[in-house]
Amino acid sequence: MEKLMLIDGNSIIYRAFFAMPPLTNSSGLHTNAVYGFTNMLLRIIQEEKPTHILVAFDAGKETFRHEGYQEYKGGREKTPSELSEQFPLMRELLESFGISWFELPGYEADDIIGTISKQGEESGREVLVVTGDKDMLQVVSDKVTVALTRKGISEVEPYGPKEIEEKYGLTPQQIIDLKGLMGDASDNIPGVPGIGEKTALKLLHQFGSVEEVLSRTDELKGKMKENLVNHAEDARMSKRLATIFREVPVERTWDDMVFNGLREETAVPMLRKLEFKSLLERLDLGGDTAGAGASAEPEQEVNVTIVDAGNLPELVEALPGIEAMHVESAGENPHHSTVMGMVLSTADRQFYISPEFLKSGEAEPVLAWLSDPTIKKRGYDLHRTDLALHWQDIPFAGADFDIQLAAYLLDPTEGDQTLSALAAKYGLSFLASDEEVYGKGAKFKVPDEETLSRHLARKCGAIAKIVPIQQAELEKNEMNRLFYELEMPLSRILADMEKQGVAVNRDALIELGKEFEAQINKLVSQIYEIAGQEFNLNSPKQLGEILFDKLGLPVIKKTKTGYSTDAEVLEKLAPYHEIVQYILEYRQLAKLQSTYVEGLLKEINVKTGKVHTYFRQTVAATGRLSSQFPNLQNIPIRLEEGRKIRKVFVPSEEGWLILGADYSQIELRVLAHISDDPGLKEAFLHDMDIHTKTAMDVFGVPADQVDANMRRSAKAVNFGIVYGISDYGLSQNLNITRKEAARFIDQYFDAFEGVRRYMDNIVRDAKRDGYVKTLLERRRYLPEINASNFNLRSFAERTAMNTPIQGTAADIIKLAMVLMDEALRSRGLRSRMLLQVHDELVFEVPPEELDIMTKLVPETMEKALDLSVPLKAEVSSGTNWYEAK
DNA sequence: ACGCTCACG
DNA sequence: ACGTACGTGAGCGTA
Repeated sequence: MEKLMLIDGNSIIYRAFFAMPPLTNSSGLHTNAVYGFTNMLLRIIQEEKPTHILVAFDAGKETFRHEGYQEYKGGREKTPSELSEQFPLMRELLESFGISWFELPGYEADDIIGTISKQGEESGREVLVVTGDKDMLQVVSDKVTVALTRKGISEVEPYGPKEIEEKYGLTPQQIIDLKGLMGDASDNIPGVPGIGEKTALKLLHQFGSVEEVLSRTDELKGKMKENLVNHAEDARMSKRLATIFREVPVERTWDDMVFNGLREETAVPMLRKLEFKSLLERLDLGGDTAGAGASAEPEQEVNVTIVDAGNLPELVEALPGIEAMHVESAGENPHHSTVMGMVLSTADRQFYISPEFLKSGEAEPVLAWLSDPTIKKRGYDLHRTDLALHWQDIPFAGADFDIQLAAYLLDPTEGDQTLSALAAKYGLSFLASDEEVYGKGAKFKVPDEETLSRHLARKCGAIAKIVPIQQAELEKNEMNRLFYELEMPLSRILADMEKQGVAVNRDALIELGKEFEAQINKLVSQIYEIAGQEFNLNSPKQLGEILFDKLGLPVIKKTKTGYSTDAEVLEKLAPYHEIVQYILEYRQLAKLQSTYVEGLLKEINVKTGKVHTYFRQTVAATGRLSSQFPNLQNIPIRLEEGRKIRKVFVPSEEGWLILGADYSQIELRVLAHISDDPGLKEAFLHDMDIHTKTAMDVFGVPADQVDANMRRSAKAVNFGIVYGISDYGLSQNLNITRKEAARFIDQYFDAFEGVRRYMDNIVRDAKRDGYVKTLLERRRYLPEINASNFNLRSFAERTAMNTPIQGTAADIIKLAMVLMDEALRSRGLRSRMLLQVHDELVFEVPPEELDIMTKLVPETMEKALDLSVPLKAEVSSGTNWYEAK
């Protein structure tokens, strides 16, 4: 027997919040309401053993009820931030449990539950509604039971028609009439003055309904009659407001709500994150106590054909109708990944193509389909797909919609971007996680072809379902241009850059390593000598013991685990003891040796002799790229010893050159534009030295009186402004007192009023909207912007100030990359774009193209986006990356 | 797996 | 009073 449990999420989480004592995890996150909710959820699952579950939430402030009555729910206390910050957590937790949830703007949780319970009973299923709200009793029937919470949320009391009759002497439908007469203070529903529960019940027992009472007021007398006559309209409206709407356009199917027991793989990490230790123990996860009744395999409908030479014609015939594709590849580094299989999905069936078949020579039609740029492909992480196929010599083109990339734009801070998390987020039927199917780490194992093909078919089906949902969301957020004209095209460009790779002079790198090694050895012996013993210099713990316990140096700073020995501390200790300087030099060289010499050597591809980084397009919250395997965005430059590393990055063809071009002060130029500050704009319109100009305005002196120290301070203030300034942060950076830093900041804002206004406005807007945006409509949500915890809130405020600046700069260089790619193609140039380092692009160019590229690259970068101040890019070239400075 | 340290913009 | 500058990734030691 199927049994559906519908939970009023808002009602339960509110009651849990007020019933539970305050509770936070170690990172200060409030968790008491989530804890209370989870506790009751698990208990009721255990008791009731539902086969289907859905949790409904209210969405947004305005509902259809406000259209007729603006005061609906008026006068309510604002939800405390300690509670509102728990809503996203609750949804995340439900997803991790494999429990479906739903909300829809304009409707309340009540209405969603009313609708689904009606559908449930109409199809003959048993329905249990869990809520703290008595109104819900109106949906009770033979098939629908309402469990009302008692004593906070620790107990529930089930109500069927019989219980309602016993307690009130009413039918479920009459509950609406009851509220029509007595009203509801908490929802600001007026009812009729002077009529409370007792009187209302008496009237209903006599007349049966609000309408009947109102039409027969002549049978009544006294004050009560007067009130009913005068407030007849209030009574009718109250009844309307109290009536649960049971025709909500709910986008959840019966299959979406299937509950197959707690999904331990995701539930356990989530419970750990929340630090719900007692729940973890009580559940005895590993046993089946939490799984309640259902333990059947979650089987989403798939109709998968394993493609072979025999049935290939079926696939060929289906190719025009392919809605989604998925290439499964194993391994973190997409340049060294193994293709496990591929699935193509039409509306009603899937085709699984094994790697063997794909490479067999018989798969020609599939290869033609994959490489045809005019055939639009929809998939998940098509960037990775492109690379995985490339290294199998299979060309790929025509990426049109990448759901991972879309998910990133819709919420760049969402940590779990796995396909199963996305499917859960969109409430699709259960999709097993890769970890469940393959295991992880050493236990990773490719399952049999039947299991694998079905898993991939489900993935592919999920992709096809997610695409239209995301299309609507992108449209709603005005992100179409950002997605289709910037990020999707960029994804292909990045893949091209990565495939191209950067040539590394291996011998020169080894040579450099030998130099470093000699210096390191010398330093190590000197340090051991001075310390009077040998120890592991790489261990902060052992180093701390030597410095502070043995040598008795003063402790400047502590970490969670002991003494801090970072460079900042060591700088301060240097005057006390000669060993410190050696340690600083050792640290510097050891870093170069392990990360850049040894690390880079390991990454040189044996086939190409190059390093092929992987630019991640969906991780940085601000819209920047990141670079991995190896990270080529943090190659040393600030200190000469490290900068030498750049000499080993060379052109891949004889006689070619490396050309680099970087934006000058792009973030401050963006700030000048978005703040519309006259002083800042003027500085850039005249292409002044921005730090000197800042010093002039902050210190109120002419240019010739700005000394090096003033300029240094001004530079630090400019950095601080971009980061979302705080006096503490600036004081740390400049090594001055907080008071002095605060004075600098005041003076800065006095000089640049427009910037002050921007900072105030952006924080205000973020508090109102819950997110901030870049010029190209890239969003970042800031759930903690209204937190009552000072630290969390302050951090969110600085992020609100910084993200539009850093993010717009990221938008701009991405635009420049798309334009540059097009310019190289249209002009038939052989030069190649190799790297992006946030404000810099690196190319390799044949000598005969040096002149044109020296003009073309900065011109293209400067025209990427039209701001109220000019963009400026500076270009240089040389025989290697070091020389291109 | 996590913290510390440090490389970059 | 609160105690952090914004955004990343890699290597190492320790648990």
